[in-house]
Amino acid sequence: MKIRFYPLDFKYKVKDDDVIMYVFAKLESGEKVCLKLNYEPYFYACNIDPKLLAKIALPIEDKVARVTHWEEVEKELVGQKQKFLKIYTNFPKAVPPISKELENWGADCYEKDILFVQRFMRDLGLSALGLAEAQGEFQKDTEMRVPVFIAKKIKPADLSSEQKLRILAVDIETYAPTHYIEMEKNPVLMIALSGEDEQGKSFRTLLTWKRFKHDLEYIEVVDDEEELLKRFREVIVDYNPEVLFGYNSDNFDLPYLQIRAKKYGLHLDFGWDRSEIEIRREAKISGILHLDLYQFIRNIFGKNMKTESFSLDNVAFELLGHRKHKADISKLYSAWDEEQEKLEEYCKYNMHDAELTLKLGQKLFLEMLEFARTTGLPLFDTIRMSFSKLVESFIMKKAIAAQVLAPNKPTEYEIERRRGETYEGGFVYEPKPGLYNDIVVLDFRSLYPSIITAHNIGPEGLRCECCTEKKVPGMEAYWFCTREKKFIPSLLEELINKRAQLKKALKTKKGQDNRILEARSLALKMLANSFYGYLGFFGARWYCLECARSTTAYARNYIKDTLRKAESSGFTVCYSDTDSCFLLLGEKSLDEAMVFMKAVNKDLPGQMELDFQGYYPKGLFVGAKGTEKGAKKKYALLTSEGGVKITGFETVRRNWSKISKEVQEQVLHLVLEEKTLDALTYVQKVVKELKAGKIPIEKLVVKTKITRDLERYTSVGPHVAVARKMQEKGYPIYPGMLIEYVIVKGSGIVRERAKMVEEVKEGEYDAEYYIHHQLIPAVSSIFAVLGYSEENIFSESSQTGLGKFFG
DNA sequence: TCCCAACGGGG
DNA sequence: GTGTACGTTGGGA
Repeated sequence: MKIRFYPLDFKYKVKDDDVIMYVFAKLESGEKVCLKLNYEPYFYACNIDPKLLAKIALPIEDKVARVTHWEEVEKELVGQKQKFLKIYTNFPKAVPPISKELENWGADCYEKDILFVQRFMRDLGLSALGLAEAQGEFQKDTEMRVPVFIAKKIKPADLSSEQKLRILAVDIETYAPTHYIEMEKNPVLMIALSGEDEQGKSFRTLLTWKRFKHDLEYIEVVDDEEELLKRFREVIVDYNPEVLFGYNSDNFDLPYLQIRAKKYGLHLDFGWDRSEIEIRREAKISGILHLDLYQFIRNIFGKNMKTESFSLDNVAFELLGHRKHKADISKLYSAWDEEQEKLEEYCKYNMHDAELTLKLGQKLFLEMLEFARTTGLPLFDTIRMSFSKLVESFIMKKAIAAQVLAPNKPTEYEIERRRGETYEGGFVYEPKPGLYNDIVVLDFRSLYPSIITAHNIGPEGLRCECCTEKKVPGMEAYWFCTREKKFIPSLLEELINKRAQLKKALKTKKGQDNRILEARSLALKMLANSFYGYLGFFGARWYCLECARSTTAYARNYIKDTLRKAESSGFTVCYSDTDSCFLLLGEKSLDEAMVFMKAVNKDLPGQMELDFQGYYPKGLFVGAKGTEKGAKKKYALLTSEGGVKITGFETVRRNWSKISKEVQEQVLHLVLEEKTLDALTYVQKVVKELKAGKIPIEKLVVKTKITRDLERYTSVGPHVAVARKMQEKGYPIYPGMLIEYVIVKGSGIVRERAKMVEEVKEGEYDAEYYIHHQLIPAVSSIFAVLGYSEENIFSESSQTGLGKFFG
């Protein structure tokens, strides 16, 4: 019979002489199914006499690794077509020792370290939650929690629709008297579960093992930790989720639960095949797709975010607009022991974390899925990958159809060599410090990707014999084939074109639910933007430093060429960084700038394009500290709407007080609006208020992170001094905590005058400190551009006549 | 200055 | 599991 299904996850088992792939899936009807299919492991080799293969018998564990059969195939390796032996082995783990043995005999072996499940998916063309069909029969199997289908053949099916899934998020709270997490020692106190079924019905349960007064309908109390874990297992088995979300659950929640269960001899065996949670570097449950959102965000999606920390609080705030429930988690242990009336708050905290995790999972699910589909790997693996692996997986998926063999991973020695190789990056024009009028910013859209595709940059076409005349600018030894499109650049071109099509489709479908297309577009964009970095990444299989070098060399050439053209067309260049040109209009009009842009575009090859990025009536470029030179990557622009775009000014550093950020921003605003005198007056007003003690303490708070235990600090900064005082007063202090403090008046060095915020009386702060360490550094470079020195602005003996403000 | 270990997230 | 992240930071040598 034939079934149609959506694969969720995969694993394989070796039974006697069979290698069986398990596909955990959902049937079109919504029922669960586990498909079993035999699949053979293999790798490729050349420079070996096939007669030798039959003799191989290497003992591994309790088995003997053998070659079962082999065939001759033609494949392309870095542009060279060649014959290889495709060598099949009797089980997956036999591949590494056998290939090593062949290498000892002088053979070259390839694709000998491809994870078996990934190999299977790619070869069959399956994709995560993409409809597939199988021929075979259902089989009686009491070992499994779900029906088993013995498949003879599996292949992808055409039509695929969005599948509703039964999802669950988990979060635990534990007994933690110190900052150190000791899973063996301290019990789990609460487990919050928040889920949603296929019909959109929500599910909430919080399990705990202490009785206390509360009004929360979702709390279920058991007798002790052992009962808690038993009940947890029951709830999961009953609810039967397809996807389990967690936040750092690979390294915290699931290992914690597993370790505690082991202590009582309990088995958290909720896998479809009744297997337990497998804790390795990640936590895997057979059949239940465990997605640790922290992994996806840290590895992949975070590249697209502003937050500097990937704590649940920050991430939820940026993506969902909600923060965590406020509660001091470091006191949960004492509340548990002594103040049970406080436990209700901790239950709310726990449940809220689980709910945030569920919402994050729902918000990011399509993105995760699109990355998995583009790379052709299981969702479980995809979200835990770094970008280089993602790019590589995409290339390897495409390699199958192109009959391309993956080059080997670099050896340790080769990695060391590659790490030593450096090259020149983008061109940055050193700006002349000053305030400029009428700036037009043009930038190359996706500069590096478009250069790679336009010039066929890839390892296969490097120094090809047929087209030696077109050298990379400034790189006489580098040239790329112009005759035929090569593998790597053609993949990138495909990504870019697909995304362009998607964008077009999105435009015509405005107002509809386009979340899938948008997620796909994001995945394509992020992958395309990573190709250049991948080619220069030391760990890459398709590493090609010449390619990375050539890409930036072309980029420098194009940008300099554009700047030259701009100058000869009557514009003045005021700044440029990698892919952008800042041009002063002078006597010219905006229209003329557009004409110039179009003229440049006419000469650009392939997908390269210069875009209009914006027009700015004013722009400020400051000098680099302690030099005559202009600072690179540091400027402020005034938009036509009156807004200010700030780049590179350190307004967001947290060890700057609010007042210095505020003053810097305001000064930039005023200066850009040509109200320099107002800016001066404003600064002087703030100085006066500071001196008069009128600035609210809240704006003077400086925040610094504690990075280790307090006794381990050799140099005691103000934040450490304050943290020590706090500790003496009984505040819990642990690494990672942000210490907030204010510098107050008095004698002695700064750290002796650093105080906890709540202890600072109004007007007690040290105005001089804030003027010299916060205000001056924030604005001096700005005023310097306009010809005012620090003394001019701040000193009482100033000749500008403004000193009177400081009396 | 170099090298190695720890960290991130989680309680 | 056809396996061992990764880039940064800070202490100690």
